[in-house]
Amino acid sequence: MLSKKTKYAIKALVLLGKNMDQPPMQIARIAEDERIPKKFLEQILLDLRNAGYLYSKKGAGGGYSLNKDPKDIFLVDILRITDGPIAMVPCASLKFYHKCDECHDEVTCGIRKAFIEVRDASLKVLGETSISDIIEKEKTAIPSV
Amino acid sequence: MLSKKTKYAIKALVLLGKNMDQPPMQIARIAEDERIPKKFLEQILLDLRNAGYLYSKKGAGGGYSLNKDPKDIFLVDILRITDGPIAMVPCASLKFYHKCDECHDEVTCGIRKAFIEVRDASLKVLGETSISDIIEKEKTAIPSV
DNA sequence: CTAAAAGACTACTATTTCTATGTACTTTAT
DNA sequence: ATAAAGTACATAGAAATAGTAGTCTTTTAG
Repeated sequence: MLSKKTKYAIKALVLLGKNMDQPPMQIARIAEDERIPKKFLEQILLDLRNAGYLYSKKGAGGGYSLNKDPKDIFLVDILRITDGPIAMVPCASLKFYHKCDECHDEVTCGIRKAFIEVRDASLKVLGETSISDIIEKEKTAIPSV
Repeated sequence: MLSKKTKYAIKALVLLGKNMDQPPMQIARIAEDERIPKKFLEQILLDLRNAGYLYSKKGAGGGYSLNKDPKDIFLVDILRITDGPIAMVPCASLKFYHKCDECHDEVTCGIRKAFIEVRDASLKVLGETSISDIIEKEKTAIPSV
């Protein structure tokens, strides 16, 4: 399961992505619109800003806006900032690799091999889906046959 | 990330799968072989037994053994017993569905749609990989080119 | 030049989940 | 009868998650 932090991060990015042309949006506004605790959101936006995905402006009339094209912000990037590894076992992680404590022999470990396949499957979708794609998906409701 | 519980569960199942022909194996033995805290493993094996995947026998000469063909025990089954949902958001879960608190409209939610795709990708691998497959994978080490 | 708006930063607290352990009980083989 | 093993339930400790509070800094408007 995603942490709430990550879910909130995605929500904020999607909202900002829909407002690309507008002036920066305030934390308070984002928090209200997306029903996210304001002070918690504050931290999250900071992380995204420090990672280069958001631009922020202080003072009156300030706020947050996207610092990249929503087509260039992928789910995998966000998840790695806010949740860390994509893989389900540390030894199968690309960016957050570390050995499993109890492992006898990582090289032959069948569990590891299986979860590398799982990782690659998730990674494919997460790495191909951008904020822009998510915005597009919102436009088409699930068809009621 | 998988919980340790799930990782231990898979390890135990793989070990028991390798010993299909032998008499039941004791918790203490499994714990030692796989470096799993014994009392913790006890609970885990119980869960797997109650879910029908293991057979247990009390008393002297007792222990645990697989109750199914290792070809018929899939990772997805184990994960659902010990970790619960496969999906990364509750609203995208098949077996553990529930609405996201903060969600405005689930039907159009683009985040949900994206994570349904992620779920399906993971599910494909997890649903196709059996304990038997994992045992097979152990036999072939990663080739050293 | 001051006040207000807004984000930045640091620290703390609360809650939940995960991991593990302890104690007592039941079943079974010898 | 006794010892070997699993069963059941309760609890504790640790770690991660979620959220809050307070103070500082920057910027704009008047």
